[in-house]
Amino acid sequence: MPELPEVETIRNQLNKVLRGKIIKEIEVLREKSFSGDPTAMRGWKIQSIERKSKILEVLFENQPDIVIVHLKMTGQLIYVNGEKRILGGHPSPDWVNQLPSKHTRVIWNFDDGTKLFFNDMRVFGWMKIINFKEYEKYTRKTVPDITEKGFTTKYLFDILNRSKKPIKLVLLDQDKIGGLGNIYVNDALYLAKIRPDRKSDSLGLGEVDSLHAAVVTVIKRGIKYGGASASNYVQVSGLGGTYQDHFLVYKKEGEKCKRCGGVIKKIKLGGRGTFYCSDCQK
DNA sequence: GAGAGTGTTGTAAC
DNA sequence: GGTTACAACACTCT
Repeated sequence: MPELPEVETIRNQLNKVLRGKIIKEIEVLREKSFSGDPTAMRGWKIQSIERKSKILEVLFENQPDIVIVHLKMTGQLIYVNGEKRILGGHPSPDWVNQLPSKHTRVIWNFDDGTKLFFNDMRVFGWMKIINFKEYEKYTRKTVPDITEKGFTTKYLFDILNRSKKPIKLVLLDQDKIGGLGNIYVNDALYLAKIRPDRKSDSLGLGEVDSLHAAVVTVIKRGIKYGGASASNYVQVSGLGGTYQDHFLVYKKEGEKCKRCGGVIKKIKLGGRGTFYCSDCQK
Protein backbone atom coordinates (compact mmCIF):
# COMPACT_ATOMS: atom_id res chain seq x y z
CA MET A 1 0.00 0.00 0.00
CA PRO A 2 2.77 2.39 0.67
CA GLU A 3 2.80 5.25 -1.81
CA LEU A 4 5.26 8.11 -1.83
CA PRO A 5 4.10 9.76 1.44
CA GLU A 6 4.24 6.49 3.35
CA VAL A 7 7.70 5.63 2.01
CA GLU A 8 8.92 9.16 2.72
CA THR A 9 7.64 8.94 6.31
CA ILE A 10 9.50 5.67 6.79
CA ARG A 11 12.64 7.13 5.21
CA ASN A 12 12.65 10.09 7.59
CA GLN A 13 12.19 7.87 10.61
CA LEU A 14 14.79 5.32 9.53
CA ASN A 15 17.31 8.10 9.07
CA LYS A 16 16.75 9.09 12.69
CA VAL A 17 17.22 5.62 14.14
CA LEU A 18 19.55 3.74 11.76
CA ARG A 19 22.39 6.09 10.85
CA GLY A 20 25.73 4.72 12.03
CA LYS A 21 24.32 1.29 12.92
CA ILE A 22 26.60 -1.63 12.11
CA ILE A 23 25.13 -4.84 10.76
CA LYS A 24 25.82 -7.94 12.80
CA GLU A 25 23.65 -10.40 10.95
CA ILE A 26 20.84 -10.49 8.42
CA GLU A 27 18.28 -13.25 8.98
CA VAL A 28 16.33 -14.17 5.89
CA LEU A 29 13.20 -16.06 6.95
CA ARG A 30 11.72 -16.12 3.46
CA GLU A 31 14.04 -16.50 0.49
CA LYS A 32 11.75 -14.69 -1.90
CA SER A 33 11.90 -11.52 0.18
CA PHE A 34 15.65 -10.97 -0.11
CA SER A 35 17.98 -11.16 -3.08
CA GLY A 36 21.74 -11.12 -2.78
CA ASP A 37 24.10 -12.70 -0.23
CA PRO A 38 23.02 -11.52 3.23
CA THR A 39 26.27 -12.67 4.84
CA ALA A 40 28.13 -10.13 2.71
CA MET A 41 26.49 -7.34 4.70
CA ARG A 42 28.18 -8.21 8.01
CA GLY A 43 30.04 -5.20 9.34
CA TRP A 44 28.48 -2.71 6.95
CA LYS A 45 27.77 0.65 8.56
CA ILE A 46 24.63 2.51 7.56
CA GLN A 47 25.29 5.93 6.15
CA SER A 48 21.81 7.12 5.19
CA ILE A 49 18.46 6.13 3.78
CA GLU A 50 17.30 7.75 0.55
CA ARG A 51 14.15 7.43 -1.52
CA LYS A 52 13.29 7.43 -5.20
CA SER A 53 9.55 7.27 -5.86
CA LYS A 54 8.33 4.36 -3.74
CA ILE A 55 11.73 2.69 -3.40
CA LEU A 56 13.93 3.02 -0.32
CA GLU A 57 17.70 2.96 -0.72
CA VAL A 58 20.01 2.11 2.15
CA LEU A 59 23.52 3.49 1.65
CA PHE A 60 26.55 2.24 3.58
CA GLU A 61 29.86 3.87 4.43
CA ASN A 62 32.75 2.95 2.09
CA GLN A 63 30.58 0.42 0.28
CA PRO A 64 29.66 0.53 -3.40
CA ASP A 65 26.71 -1.80 -2.99
CA ILE A 66 23.38 -0.49 -1.73
CA VAL A 67 20.24 -2.21 -0.49
CA ILE A 68 16.98 -1.21 -2.09
CA VAL A 69 13.60 -1.99 -0.59
CA HIS A 70 10.15 -2.04 -2.16
CA LEU A 71 7.26 -2.53 0.27
CA LYS A 72 4.69 -3.18 -2.48
CA MET A 73 1.23 -3.77 -0.94
CA THR A 74 1.83 -4.94 2.60
CA GLY A 75 5.47 -4.37 3.52
CA GLN A 76 6.41 -2.88 6.88
CA LEU A 77 9.77 -1.81 8.32
CA ILE A 78 9.75 -1.74 12.10
CA TYR A 79 12.62 -0.75 14.33
CA VAL A 80 12.89 -2.24 17.81
CA ASN A 81 15.44 -1.09 20.37
CA GLY A 82 13.88 -2.49 23.54
CA GLU A 83 12.26 0.78 24.56
CA LYS A 84 8.52 1.29 24.79
CA ARG A 85 8.59 4.32 22.56
CA ILE A 86 10.94 5.49 19.87
CA LEU A 87 11.33 8.84 18.16
CA GLY A 88 9.82 10.53 21.23
CA GLY A 89 6.30 9.68 20.10
CA HIS A 90 3.48 7.67 21.58
CA PRO A 91 4.31 4.24 23.01
CA SER A 92 4.75 1.54 20.39
CA PRO A 93 1.94 -1.03 20.22
CA ASP A 94 2.54 -4.25 22.16
CA TRP A 95 2.81 -6.48 19.11
CA VAL A 96 6.03 -4.67 18.16
CA ASN A 97 7.79 -6.15 21.17
CA GLN A 98 6.59 -9.63 20.23
CA LEU A 99 8.20 -9.62 16.80
CA PRO A 100 9.07 -11.65 14.79
CA SER A 101 5.54 -12.53 13.74
CA LYS A 102 4.48 -15.06 11.14
CA HIS A 103 4.71 -12.31 8.53
CA THR A 104 8.28 -11.35 9.35
CA ARG A 105 10.42 -12.08 6.27
CA VAL A 106 13.80 -10.54 7.07
CA ILE A 107 15.45 -9.34 10.29
CA TRP A 108 18.40 -6.93 10.36
CA ASN A 109 20.34 -7.43 13.61
CA PHE A 110 22.68 -4.60 14.56
CA ASP A 111 25.73 -4.93 16.77
CA ASP A 112 24.13 -2.87 19.55
CA GLY A 113 21.32 -5.42 19.90
CA THR A 114 18.66 -3.38 18.12
CA LYS A 115 16.72 -4.83 15.20
CA LEU A 116 14.88 -3.86 12.05
CA PHE A 117 12.01 -6.16 11.05
CA PHE A 118 10.77 -6.46 7.48
CA ASN A 119 7.21 -7.76 7.65
CA ASP A 120 5.29 -8.48 4.48
CA MET A 121 2.08 -10.44 4.64
CA ARG A 122 1.61 -10.96 0.93
CA VAL A 123 5.30 -11.42 0.09
CA PHE A 124 5.18 -9.08 -2.91
CA GLY A 125 7.79 -6.74 -1.49
CA TRP A 126 11.55 -7.25 -1.58
CA MET A 127 14.96 -6.25 -0.37
CA LYS A 128 17.84 -6.46 -2.83
CA ILE A 129 21.56 -5.90 -2.57
CA ILE A 130 22.55 -4.20 -5.80
CA ASN A 131 25.67 -2.69 -7.21
CA PHE A 132 25.40 1.02 -7.80
CA LYS A 133 25.62 0.32 -11.54
CA GLU A 134 22.27 -1.47 -11.39
CA TYR A 135 20.72 1.47 -9.64
CA GLU A 136 19.09 3.07 -12.66
CA LYS A 137 17.46 -0.14 -13.74
CA TYR A 138 15.67 -0.59 -10.44
CA THR A 139 14.82 2.96 -9.52
CA ARG A 140 13.99 4.46 -12.93
CA LYS A 141 16.29 7.35 -12.20
CA THR A 142 15.15 9.27 -15.26
CA VAL A 143 11.46 9.22 -14.30
CA PRO A 144 10.68 12.21 -12.07
CA ASP A 145 8.91 11.55 -8.82
CA ILE A 146 6.43 14.07 -7.52
CA THR A 147 8.80 15.66 -5.04
CA GLU A 148 11.44 16.33 -7.69
CA LYS A 149 12.00 19.44 -9.78
CA GLY A 150 11.46 17.53 -13.02
CA PHE A 151 7.80 17.05 -12.18
CA THR A 152 6.45 20.23 -13.79
CA THR A 153 3.13 21.13 -15.39
CA LYS A 154 4.80 20.95 -18.78
CA TYR A 155 6.18 17.47 -18.09
CA LEU A 156 2.77 16.32 -16.89
CA PHE A 157 1.04 17.81 -19.93
CA ASP A 158 3.46 16.03 -22.27
CA ILE A 159 2.97 12.58 -20.81
CA LEU A 160 -0.81 12.95 -20.50
CA ASN A 161 -1.01 14.16 -24.07
CA ARG A 162 0.65 10.99 -25.33
CA SER A 163 -1.99 8.55 -24.09
CA LYS A 164 -5.65 7.89 -24.67
CA LYS A 165 -6.00 5.75 -21.57
CA PRO A 166 -8.15 6.97 -18.68
CA ILE A 167 -6.15 9.65 -16.95
CA LYS A 168 -6.06 7.80 -13.66
CA LEU A 169 -4.15 4.90 -15.20
CA VAL A 170 -1.53 7.20 -16.71
CA LEU A 171 -1.01 8.91 -13.36
CA LEU A 172 -0.45 5.51 -11.75
CA ASP A 173 2.13 4.47 -14.37
CA GLN A 174 5.44 4.45 -12.50
CA ASP A 175 7.36 4.59 -15.79
CA LYS A 176 5.91 8.07 -16.31
CA ILE A 177 5.49 9.57 -12.83
CA GLY A 178 6.93 8.11 -9.66
CA GLY A 179 5.06 8.00 -6.40
CA LEU A 180 1.31 7.98 -6.89
CA GLY A 181 -0.76 4.98 -5.83
CA ASN A 182 -4.46 4.32 -5.67
CA ILE A 183 -5.23 6.40 -2.59
CA TYR A 184 -3.56 9.66 -3.54
CA VAL A 185 -4.47 9.49 -7.22
CA ASN A 186 -8.18 9.37 -6.34
CA ASP A 187 -7.85 12.34 -4.00
CA ALA A 188 -5.72 14.35 -6.43
CA LEU A 189 -8.25 13.98 -9.25
CA TYR A 190 -11.01 15.04 -6.89
CA LEU A 191 -9.06 18.11 -5.81
CA ALA A 192 -8.47 19.01 -9.47
CA LYS A 193 -12.16 18.41 -10.30
CA ILE A 194 -11.27 15.94 -13.04
CA ARG A 195 -13.05 12.64 -13.60
CA PRO A 196 -10.70 9.64 -13.30
CA ASP A 197 -12.09 8.10 -16.50
CA ARG A 198 -11.42 11.12 -18.69
CA LYS A 199 -9.21 10.30 -21.66
CA SER A 200 -5.71 11.35 -20.76
CA ASP A 201 -5.17 13.42 -23.91
CA SER A 202 -8.43 15.34 -23.49
CA LEU A 203 -7.12 17.66 -20.79
CA GLY A 204 -6.35 21.27 -21.58
CA LEU A 205 -3.31 23.05 -20.25
CA GLY A 206 -5.34 24.83 -17.58
CA GLU A 207 -6.71 21.53 -16.29
CA VAL A 208 -3.26 19.99 -16.28
CA ASP A 209 -2.04 22.95 -14.27
CA SER A 210 -4.75 22.35 -11.65
CA LEU A 211 -3.99 18.66 -11.66
CA HIS A 212 -0.28 19.26 -11.17
CA ALA A 213 -1.01 21.49 -8.17
CA ALA A 214 -3.49 18.94 -6.79
CA VAL A 215 -1.03 16.06 -7.03
CA VAL A 216 1.65 18.05 -5.23
CA THR A 217 -0.86 19.12 -2.57
CA VAL A 218 -2.19 15.65 -1.74
CA ILE A 219 1.30 14.17 -1.61
CA LYS A 220 2.46 16.94 0.74
CA ARG A 221 -0.62 16.43 2.87
CA GLY A 222 0.04 12.69 3.00
CA ILE A 223 3.57 13.32 4.24
CA LYS A 224 2.32 15.86 6.78
CA TYR A 225 -0.03 13.27 8.29
CA GLY A 226 2.60 10.54 8.31
CA GLY A 227 0.92 8.45 5.61
CA ALA A 228 -2.40 6.65 5.37
CA SER A 229 -3.00 3.53 7.45
CA ALA A 230 -6.02 2.16 5.64
CA SER A 231 -4.82 -1.39 6.22
CA ASN A 232 -1.26 -2.68 6.58
CA TYR A 233 0.92 0.38 6.57
CA VAL A 234 2.60 1.38 9.80
CA GLN A 235 5.47 3.67 10.62
CA VAL A 236 8.84 2.55 11.93
CA SER A 237 7.45 2.57 15.48
CA GLY A 238 4.53 0.31 14.55
CA LEU A 239 2.09 3.22 14.91
CA GLY A 240 -0.22 4.20 12.08
CA GLY A 241 -0.32 7.41 10.07
CA THR A 242 -3.40 9.61 10.07
CA TYR A 243 -4.01 10.60 6.45
CA GLN A 244 -6.89 8.10 6.38
CA ASP A 245 -8.79 10.58 8.57
CA HIS A 246 -8.43 13.13 5.79
CA PHE A 247 -9.37 11.15 2.69
CA LEU A 248 -11.24 13.35 0.21
CA VAL A 249 -12.98 10.63 -1.80
CA TYR A 250 -10.98 7.44 -1.33
CA LYS A 251 -13.20 4.76 0.26
CA LYS A 252 -16.05 7.26 0.60
CA GLU A 253 -18.57 5.81 -1.83
CA GLY A 254 -22.15 6.73 -0.93
CA GLU A 255 -21.07 9.74 1.14
CA LYS A 256 -21.83 13.31 0.20
CA CYS A 257 -19.24 15.39 -1.59
CA LYS A 258 -18.06 18.11 0.80
CA ARG A 259 -17.63 20.52 -2.08
CA CYS A 260 -20.94 20.27 -3.96
CA GLY A 261 -23.15 17.87 -2.00
CA GLY A 262 -23.17 15.27 -4.77
CA VAL A 263 -22.81 11.57 -3.98
CA ILE A 264 -19.37 9.93 -4.18
CA LYS A 265 -19.41 7.04 -6.64
CA LYS A 266 -17.23 3.99 -6.95
CA ILE A 267 -16.27 2.48 -10.29
CA LYS A 268 -13.46 0.19 -11.42
CA LEU A 269 -10.59 1.34 -13.60
CA GLY A 270 -7.70 -0.91 -14.51
CA GLY A 271 -9.10 -3.42 -12.04
CA ARG A 272 -8.87 -1.11 -9.05
CA GLY A 273 -11.40 0.76 -6.97
CA THR A 274 -11.91 4.30 -8.19
CA PHE A 275 -13.79 7.00 -6.28
CA TYR A 276 -15.09 10.33 -7.52
CA CYS A 277 -17.89 12.85 -7.33
CA SER A 278 -19.96 12.59 -10.49
CA ASP A 279 -21.28 16.11 -10.03
CA CYS A 280 -18.22 18.32 -9.62
CA GLN A 281 -15.53 16.22 -11.30
CA LYS A 282 -15.73 16.86 -15.03
C1' DG B 1 -17.73 -21.73 3.48
C1' DA B 2 -17.19 -19.77 -1.13
C1' DG B 3 -16.01 -15.88 -3.65
C1' DA B 4 -14.71 -11.15 -4.21
C1' DG B 5 -11.75 -7.49 -3.00
C1' DT B 6 -7.20 -5.31 -1.31
C1' DG B 7 -2.91 0.06 -1.20
C1' DT B 8 1.84 -2.73 -6.48
C1' DT B 9 3.95 -3.92 -10.49
C1' DG B 10 6.09 -7.16 -14.00
C1' DT B 11 4.80 -10.06 -17.62
C1' DA B 12 1.92 -12.19 -20.98
C1' DA B 13 -1.62 -11.71 -24.17
C1' DC B 14 -4.67 -9.29 -27.18
C1' DG C 1 3.27 -0.07 -29.79
C1' DG C 2 -0.58 0.59 -26.80
C1' DT C 3 -3.45 -1.31 -23.65
C1' DT C 4 -5.57 -4.79 -20.81
C1' DA C 5 -5.59 -9.01 -17.83
C1' DC C 6 -3.54 -11.64 -14.67
C1' DA C 7 -0.35 -13.47 -11.39
C1' DA C 8 2.48 -13.23 -7.27
C1' DC C 9 0.29 -14.18 -1.89
C1' DA C 10 -2.51 -13.96 2.37
C1' DC C 11 -5.80 -12.00 4.62
C1' DT C 12 -10.64 -9.50 5.37
C1' DC C 13 -15.22 -8.64 4.02
C1' DT C 14 -19.70 -9.92 1.93
